[in-house]
Amino acid sequence: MTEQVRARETARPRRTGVPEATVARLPVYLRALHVLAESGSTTISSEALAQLVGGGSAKVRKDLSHLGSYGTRGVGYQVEELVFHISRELGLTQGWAVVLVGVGNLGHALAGYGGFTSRGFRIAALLDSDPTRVGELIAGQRVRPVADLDAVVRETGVSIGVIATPGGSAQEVCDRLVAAGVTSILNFAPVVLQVPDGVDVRKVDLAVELQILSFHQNRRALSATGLVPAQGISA
Amino acid sequence: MTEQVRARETARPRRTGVPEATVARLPVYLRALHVLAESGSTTISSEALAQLVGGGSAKVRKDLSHLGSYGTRGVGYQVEELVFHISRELGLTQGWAVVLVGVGNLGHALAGYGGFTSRGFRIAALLDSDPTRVGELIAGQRVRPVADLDAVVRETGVSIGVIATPGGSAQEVCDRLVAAGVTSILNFAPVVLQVPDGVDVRKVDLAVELQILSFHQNRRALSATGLVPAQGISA
DNA sequence: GTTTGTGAAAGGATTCACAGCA
DNA sequence: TGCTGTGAATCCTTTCACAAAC
Repeated sequence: MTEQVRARETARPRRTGVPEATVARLPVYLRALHVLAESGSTTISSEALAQLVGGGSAKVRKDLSHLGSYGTRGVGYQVEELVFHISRELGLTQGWAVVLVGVGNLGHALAGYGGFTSRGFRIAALLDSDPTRVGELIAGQRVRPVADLDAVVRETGVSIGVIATPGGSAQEVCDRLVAAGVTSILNFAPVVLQVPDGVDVRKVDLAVELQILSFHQNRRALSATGLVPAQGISA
Repeated sequence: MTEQVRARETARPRRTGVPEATVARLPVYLRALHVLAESGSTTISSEALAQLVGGGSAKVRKDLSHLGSYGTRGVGYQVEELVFHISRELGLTQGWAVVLVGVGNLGHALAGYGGFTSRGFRIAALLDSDPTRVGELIAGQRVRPVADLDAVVRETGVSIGVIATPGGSAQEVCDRLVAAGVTSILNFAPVVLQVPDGVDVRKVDLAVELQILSFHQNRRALSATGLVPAQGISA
């Protein structure tokens, strides 16, 4: 193992860890860079990129510096080069297989969402517990019964599971995914999933975001009436 | 104005600002507390609540302390009381009117999502630019043309706009919302919106979360092969 | 002149640990 | 005894500011 690490380290100076806050922004940079590439731009400065994603240029530079030293002083960054390095850092070149459980409205939206496949994710299967939905054709995939979950995971080498079921069945689906060997789960159901150590869960809660917005809207309304001191707005 | 502040301040000791990280967790606490209330629990300790939402008890206590001192030492917190205080802090008692633009699959999912209405949001209107979708009945609401946007906002006192359109039309819809007077926007389209100062935008990007998951999955795969040092997993 | 890469400083958030109260 | 509320310490993130490189 030691020589493998050594070999990598001499090939390119690898940092041990990219900060979590940076990881969360890399996909945003990536999308902006894809747009730039399509529009024909070949280079971009940290200042211009910051403008596109909303933030400061110093933050952009520090973020990108965690991937390596891929900029040119006085010039900026090569768009294509950055796309490559960010994609690799995010593991998007791996072509992960994803299984999506629950094809209600949200599941439909996710299955048809170009952002998944265009970033190298391969939807290996769509599953649903509702027999009336099984067999339906969505985005070129036929919906299979959840009973197939185990088989699907083993057959297709799925590493990421997406849960878009109602809250009530999410934990059960999660348990089955974990039992089948899935170690990364993206959860859209409005529950906090309990998972064993070694399983990574991320949650997207549509209502949470609206409530955060409500907080700020409320603050603004209150400060307008003078009930609380005015606060800055993260516009 | 001064006496209003005074009156409020003596009624309950108001802190000037709740940290952003805390605000982001309040909706999560709120959901857990609603579940607890339904199951008949009347009190909950910070330790037990931490268990439910995933986190440490000290964090829970510090978060709740920003709302005021509503716990009882040796006992815990009153579930109903916490629900009330968190709801008020988040402005959920205001009954905000929300306008949803774009009723594709995602828009359908959002319109039918119970988490919105059950938290006090009122969907004032559904809008879509596609004439074939206008007139459709979704969750008891008839879809109206985007041309009505201005009228809808003015008539119904909308304060929050939700954008669930394709990326291409999101900025235009955003501009129209802002022009009509909307100051809070929840954006599901995969673009960074440009807004004037004083407008609050929050973004939910379905693909971003998947890419963050991919990063960790990739890290795990690499560390298994010894190419990079092992990293902890935020399970 | 322009723009990167990065130490240093500043600002937040989390965790620790315990005094204080029921 | 049990649990909250909170200063103090620690850790993480952002911002500043400037030397080095083009």
